[in-house]
Amino acid sequence: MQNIDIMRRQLKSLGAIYDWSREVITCLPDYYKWTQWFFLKLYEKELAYRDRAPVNWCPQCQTVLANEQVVGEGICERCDTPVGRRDLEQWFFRITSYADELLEFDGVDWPERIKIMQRNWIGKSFGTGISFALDHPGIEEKEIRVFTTRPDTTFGVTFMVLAPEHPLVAQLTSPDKKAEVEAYIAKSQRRSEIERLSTEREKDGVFIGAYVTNRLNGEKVPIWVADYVLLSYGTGAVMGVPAHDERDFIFAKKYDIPIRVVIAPPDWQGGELEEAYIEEGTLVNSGQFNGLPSRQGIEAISDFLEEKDWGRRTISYRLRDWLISRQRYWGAPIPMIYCDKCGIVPVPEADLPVLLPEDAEFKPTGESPLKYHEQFVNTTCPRCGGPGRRETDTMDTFMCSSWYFIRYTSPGSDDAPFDDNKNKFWMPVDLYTGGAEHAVMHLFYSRFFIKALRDIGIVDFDEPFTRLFNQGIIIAEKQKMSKSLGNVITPDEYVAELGADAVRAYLMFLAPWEQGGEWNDSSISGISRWLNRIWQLVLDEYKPDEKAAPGRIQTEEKELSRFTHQTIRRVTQDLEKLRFNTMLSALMEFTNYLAKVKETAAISNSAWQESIDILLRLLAPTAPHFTEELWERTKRQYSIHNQLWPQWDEKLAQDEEITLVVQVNGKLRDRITVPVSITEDELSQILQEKAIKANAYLEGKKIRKRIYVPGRLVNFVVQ
RNA sequence: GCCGGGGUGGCGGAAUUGGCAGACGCGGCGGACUUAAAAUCCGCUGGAGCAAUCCUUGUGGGUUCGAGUCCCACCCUCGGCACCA
Repeated sequence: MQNIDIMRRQLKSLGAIYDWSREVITCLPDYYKWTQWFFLKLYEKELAYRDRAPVNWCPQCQTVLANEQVVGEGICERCDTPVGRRDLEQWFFRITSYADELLEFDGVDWPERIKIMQRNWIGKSFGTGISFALDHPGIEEKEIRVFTTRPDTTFGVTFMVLAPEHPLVAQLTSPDKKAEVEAYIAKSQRRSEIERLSTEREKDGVFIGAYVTNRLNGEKVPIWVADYVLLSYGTGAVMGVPAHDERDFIFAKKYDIPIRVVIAPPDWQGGELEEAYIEEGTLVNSGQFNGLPSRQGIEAISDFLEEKDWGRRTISYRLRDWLISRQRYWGAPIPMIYCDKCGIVPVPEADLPVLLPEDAEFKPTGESPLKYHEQFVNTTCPRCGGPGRRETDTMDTFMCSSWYFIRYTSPGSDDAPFDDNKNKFWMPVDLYTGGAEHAVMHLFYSRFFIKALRDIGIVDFDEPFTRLFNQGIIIAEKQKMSKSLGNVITPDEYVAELGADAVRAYLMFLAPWEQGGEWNDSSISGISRWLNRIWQLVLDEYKPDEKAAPGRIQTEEKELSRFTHQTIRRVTQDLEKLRFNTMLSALMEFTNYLAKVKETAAISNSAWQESIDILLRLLAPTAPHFTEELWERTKRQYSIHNQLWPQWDEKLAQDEEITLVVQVNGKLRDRITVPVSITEDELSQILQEKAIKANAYLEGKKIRKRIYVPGRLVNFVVQ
């Protein structure tokens, strides 16, 4: 709660405008009660289930992690510790049921790269499941299924590989190979995640002394076990086609397994391959399919397999279900009770929230601290009234963050997670700014969560965040700011020294908002200077030059009006696109212009006041305190933040004269000032008279072509 | 390896999508004010050259009257994924 106080204070000190009456604290029972309630809803809908599976284990955090929370080469997203594997029974959400819908981004305006990251994460691939016949005494299983995206290479299968964890390995291993196979499995289990994930590592494996039959050609092929095959993808078994798969090729070379070409490269003479040929080609050595291009081969062989019932077209996803159990203390307890008689029983809604006890003991046991909290664990079964044990794991905190934005619509609601009408009024979120690092975590889970709630009938929209914008990160001393590096720049000291508005404006100015940038002390002083200049500009009295001729005044005012309207246009458009850096450049240019205007003083006082008025209003979102102060000191009506945003008039913003570039053979030779509305005929006249420099280049040359781009340039092509 | 973003002055970065490259700001240089310094203000500031002029957007080709922008090849860099069958 202390860190919340600090954050709150910093946000306020920066002048961030939030409706604090809507503040939501996800770790308090009035909130997590509803997180638990959602869990029950998902459970009812069979979107939450319990299963035993090999899961990611962080030894530092002493908890399991979802796949999305293991980053880089097997590193815990939270504490940077290498992650291991454990076989545990855990709670999962069926996010895979939504894989196809999550691939669609209809009606949302999101950065392309985030969409791509999510699509890659889901990893949809089309292929064929193929059954290889198994005839092994004493084993009921009569087939081993594999998944392949290249069924056209099936005649090239010369071995089969099972993942070390594959359930059939133990049963199929022949007695004489038993010791060797077990040793191999033990060795691969000892391998760290990093080692196992490394693509550089040499592929190794062991023949288990058993065979399957490739039904397409009736050949018996040996079964191997190798840890380059993953149990978690496809079926945990892979057909080895060394001629047309890089990994299989290396593996076959190492163990002298035959390599049979079945996809002929374009100019292939029948010789041995130097490396796996994974491109398209023509089918050879493939029985009745010989001569087909591989693309057609895929379809023909798949059709044939389906006809014979030896296989089926299949779609495979890389995405795994979302593991939400955590052995952490924080996080909402999973509202489930285990009863010896009734099994797994959900906590009745009326009994929510299941409170997190505040006196749990922390022991580095690798199990939830709640497990040793007798009062918490022991309860009665809601179904039979007998003794029951509570689930002691807590929920992934990403679950809390999957719906907090809905809670903002009605933070006090205590008979429902939110007020339905308010939800309908506010949701979905119009613009969501957040870091790209959440691409396949928070931003992904929230999409799933909303879709699930929609199907349960709790919300009526499909996507949580209509527009997404990723802000960049600010780096200091060439490194990302982090507490462990001790290079965190807190806004506090700068706010104290230069003011919140200077800090805000600096952060907006230093680089495109989505890019972030490097904090630089000397650059911020430029912003500070600029604000000081505005201060003088606004508060030092404007004294119109009484000797100025009326014609002069008219011209100057017209110029000023044009510049003003152009500025309003630039600032407004940049603001909509969240291009704050160029928005501020526009305001700086406007300030510089106004400084010159003030110097010459050839405009009326009312025109001057009007310009100041617009400058302040355009600057108000950037520098809210500063502009309010100037607004008040110049006796304007409180508050600047209640004023209308300035509107621009296209006609007034229109330039009357432009600089036209004169090129000869594409090289800049002259510039002339011409009226905007100039016609090509008029231009020819003017070119003769005015483009003196350019004409020197045209002297004695034959003009082959003249290219005129209205409003931009004329280019003479000579000789 | 695959996917995506990017490479522009001493620095952060602009450039209406093929049309004046370097807006705006920082830094630097020169000047004014000051006994002096700071602050402030004014001027200059991509490179070479006394100059006319020439060169210049990672490198090399190409398309075009014209390329930072489009196409091809390559190099570097940042982010994501990575034995996904």
